[in-house]
Amino acid sequence: MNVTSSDVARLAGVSRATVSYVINNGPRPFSEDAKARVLESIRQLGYQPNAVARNLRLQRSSTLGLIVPDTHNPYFSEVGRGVERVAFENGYTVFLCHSGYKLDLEMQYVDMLHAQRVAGVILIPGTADFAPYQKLKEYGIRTVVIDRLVPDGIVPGLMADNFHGGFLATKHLIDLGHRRIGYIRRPVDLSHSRSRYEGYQAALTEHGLPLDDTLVVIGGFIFEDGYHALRELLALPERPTAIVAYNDMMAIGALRALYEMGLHVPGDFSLVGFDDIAQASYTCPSLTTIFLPKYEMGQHGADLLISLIEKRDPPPDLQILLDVKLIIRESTGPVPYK
Amino acid sequence: MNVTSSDVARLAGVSRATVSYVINNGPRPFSEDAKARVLESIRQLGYQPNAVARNLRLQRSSTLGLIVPDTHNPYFSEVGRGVERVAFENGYTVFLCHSGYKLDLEMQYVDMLHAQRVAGVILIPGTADFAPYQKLKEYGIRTVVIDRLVPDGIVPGLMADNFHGGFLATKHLIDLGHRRIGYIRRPVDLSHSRSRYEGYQAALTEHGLPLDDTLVVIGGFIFEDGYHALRELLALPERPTAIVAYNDMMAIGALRALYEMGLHVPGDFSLVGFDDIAQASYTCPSLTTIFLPKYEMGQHGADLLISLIEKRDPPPDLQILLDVKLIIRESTGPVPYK
DNA sequence: ATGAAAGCGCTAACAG
DNA sequence: CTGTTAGCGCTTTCAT
Repeated sequence: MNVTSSDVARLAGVSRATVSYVINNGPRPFSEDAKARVLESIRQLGYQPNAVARNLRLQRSSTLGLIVPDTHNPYFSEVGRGVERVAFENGYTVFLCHSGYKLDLEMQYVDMLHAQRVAGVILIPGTADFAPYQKLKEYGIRTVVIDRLVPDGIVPGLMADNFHGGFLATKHLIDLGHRRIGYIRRPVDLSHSRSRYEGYQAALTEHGLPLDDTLVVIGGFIFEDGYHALRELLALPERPTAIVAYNDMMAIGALRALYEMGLHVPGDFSLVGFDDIAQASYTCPSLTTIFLPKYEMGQHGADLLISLIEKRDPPPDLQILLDVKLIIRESTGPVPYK
Repeated sequence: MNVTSSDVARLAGVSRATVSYVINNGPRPFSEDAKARVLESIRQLGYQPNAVARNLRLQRSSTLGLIVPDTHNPYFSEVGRGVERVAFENGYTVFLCHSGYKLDLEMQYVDMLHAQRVAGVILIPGTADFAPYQKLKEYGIRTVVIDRLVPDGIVPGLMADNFHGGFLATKHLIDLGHRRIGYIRRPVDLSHSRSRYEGYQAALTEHGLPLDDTLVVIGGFIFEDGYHALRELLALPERPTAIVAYNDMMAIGALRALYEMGLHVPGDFSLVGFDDIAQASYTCPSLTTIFLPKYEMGQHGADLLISLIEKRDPPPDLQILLDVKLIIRESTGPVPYK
């Protein structure tokens, strides 16, 4: 059941060294004859090299760590899917870690991944604290951070062009004729959400519209948060006629508030949300979304990390931006999801 | 940067053996004095035991493998989240693997996990082939299968009570007064989808309704599949007035077909779908769903696997069923997701 | 109560 | 072209 390279060597009538060289196709030459006998023995015994022993010996490992806040949000599972895909294609296995937006869990997972001596880590921070990157750096673990701007290029980063997304969303609403456009923010602003907000502000300014703080309200993450946030906005003496929401879950929640006020979408009101729920634009066509390339970000992040690992260069001070897209479903015609 | 137990031993003025005994709190006794010096040295050096070396020496590992078809479907990420949570609480790290519903990838991942000498595997098969379980068994890897009935108890299994779900869904529609109730199936039936379908049949029979094959149509997995399937059903000379769909994505897609025919939900037509998309019942309130306890299944599965690993009993011939719930959103009032 | 040493399975330097 | 051997970092038996 637990067959080792010694078993293979014995059966093939060669030394364990030769087995190793055949398996790894070098770095030492070996005869065709030896190769054939080794391969045959491997087949017969169903031998599979022990990656644990291999990693110990090589002082490097073929595993990566992925730390995400919470895959209950499809955004993070999409990124993870992209990461795992590319990792697999390059012979790496990935450890999945859920930090639950909690700093202490992030730190615990960093320790755990260090204990496993992973070759690298992809981190989507759930807090604004830099301690996790610092610790990873101290441990000497190559790291790529997704979706957060990291100060001083401590580690390379990769994110969607959230500023452009905020700009596109707002410009879309302005082009529809809206002049009072609200914004529902995230409770604690991280760099990605700040960029979205700054894009919103930039679009308003560029079109000569005032920045009105009363139209900006702090929401949360989920449906109910959007509902309450929009109720707040609709209670204003001078209501907005449109909003941009930090994410689509809140935008969907906001629809319920509109319904209760007898307002119709589109017509009376318009909404744009950033695409956390991958399928939101399908299940909820009255919502316009800013599509974020989640899967691609995961792929790209893993790509970058693996190249950092394999060429031993020092991590470059990179901040890569990926394109976003505005997706309008309204135009395909309403669907009676009442 | 890479500090070992020798470094700790040297600094503490003890042997590596003592360091090990202190860290693991046994199995050999040690003096309070030695303990204090070791702990202090560990702190000073920032030492963290190398899990790779430990696993090699112990001939067992603290890692689990999780093989799922595709976390693009939130169903699987929810299960994974439950698995990882419980694993973490028990000191295990989990390797995430996406088989993409492909047998050859499942087999490759089984090999990869074996190479990593994982302590156990949680498998959600994406195909009807038993080869992956067989291989896991040959490798002597403890396995728990989720969502598939395994013949002859090759490995213990865990699933939602899909039969009951199919029954509940259908009974709900019958209670609403529907008499011609269609069903949209999955292309390749696995045990879980067969159970759903059998539950549907059982409910019809129990209420004295005929089983009409013309009302049963093969769909797919995603929105568009549901759309086309329902169009097919609506083209029948004697249309159904309600359907049960294998999953909620297809049910949501079906709504578009209804809209095109000018049919209203509820009233003209009713739908029930099994809950793949966790948030579907919120984003699409006109849909009634059968809630599947995905997160709990993951937790339960990991629990079971870890207990199999830790007490070395032979895997029992278990088939655990978890409760499902019928969730009706219509009653909370319509939301204008038109 | 503790230190020395063997060995988990692998790779690679050394010596033919 | 190939066999022998040391050693990766850890746990645990053996000896004291």
